[in-house]
Amino acid sequence: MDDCLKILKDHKFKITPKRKAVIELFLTSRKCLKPYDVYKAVRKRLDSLGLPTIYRILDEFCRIGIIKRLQSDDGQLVYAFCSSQKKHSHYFVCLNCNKVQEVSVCNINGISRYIEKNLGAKVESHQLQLEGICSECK
Amino acid sequence: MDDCLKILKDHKFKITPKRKAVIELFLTSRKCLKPYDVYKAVRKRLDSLGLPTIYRILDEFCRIGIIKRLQSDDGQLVYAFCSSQKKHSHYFVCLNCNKVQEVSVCNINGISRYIEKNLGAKVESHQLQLEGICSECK
DNA sequence: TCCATAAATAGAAATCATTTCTGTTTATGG
DNA sequence: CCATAAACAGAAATGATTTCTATTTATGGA
Ligand SMILES: [Mn+2]
Ligand SMILES: [Mn+2]
Ligand SMILES: [Zn+2]
Ligand SMILES: [Zn+2]
Repeated sequence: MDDCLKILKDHKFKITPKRKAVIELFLTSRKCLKPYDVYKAVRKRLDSLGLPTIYRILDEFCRIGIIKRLQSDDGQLVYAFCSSQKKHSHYFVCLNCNKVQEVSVCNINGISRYIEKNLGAKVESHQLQLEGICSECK
Repeated sequence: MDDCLKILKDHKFKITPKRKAVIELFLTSRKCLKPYDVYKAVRKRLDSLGLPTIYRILDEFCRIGIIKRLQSDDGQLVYAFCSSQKKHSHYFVCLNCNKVQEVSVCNINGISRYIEKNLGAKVESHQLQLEGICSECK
């Protein structure tokens, strides 16, 4: 939590109850959440809350690297907590419970080299999302 | 083209001018396209065309593996031609011209093994999207 | 070749996620 | 404290996507 608040301060964002509640939610749930999921969960804890606020906060958090936007099958916005701000990211998403786990190893260099050699292109970033069933759901 | 028509037949879909035009477009452009892009392009060749038809065709083609849905930065639906129907896919998308090139090599097994060993999870599929600048745009 | 029939389609309308706008409230540095 | 810009709620607008319905069309079998 303190790490996240530091990121906010570093980017001159104010520490507000809404922002803290959103961080808290991502820290505790560790799942990928849609804006409305976040809205429903955060609204319980606060007296008033607007959905546009959630959209704005999620977008801000995404820009400063507190959360990360994931791929979703239905095209809706989906976010998950993200501990590192890299040009690349690997997530494992449980198809059953939606839990998201970050994967630190990266062996994409081989593929990148292949592309740069065979397609003559310059690879600047990549995103890998793996899906399956997590240990608890098995 | 014939390959695609065969896929349609195999799935008991009728061969219609709209469907052929959409296939034609993906085969010739080789780019990732949004539904409205497809609509604009196909409408030129045909006397009448509804946007819902495009959405439906894109969804159908996606289900039977003629095209593939990609990640898009703005959350809109984006599709690209797809020659193989695998549980996994690797695309290289040019950030400048939007051209999409399929990448055949796969070294994700290492990451999958890592996940299965360290997270105790079962990996069922993955999607890797690499972005950069293609040879022509460099 | 012709027909019956289910599939495909156009166009209008509805839906719904997301964004914009505006007036009010709030966090924070000084 | 206070001034001030940032953050916010709530209403409204937007725009992508989906649904609905009446009409057209592709196609397997006569
Ligand atoms: Mn990587
Ligand atoms: Mn692979
Ligand atoms: Zn799970
Ligand atoms: Zn290019």
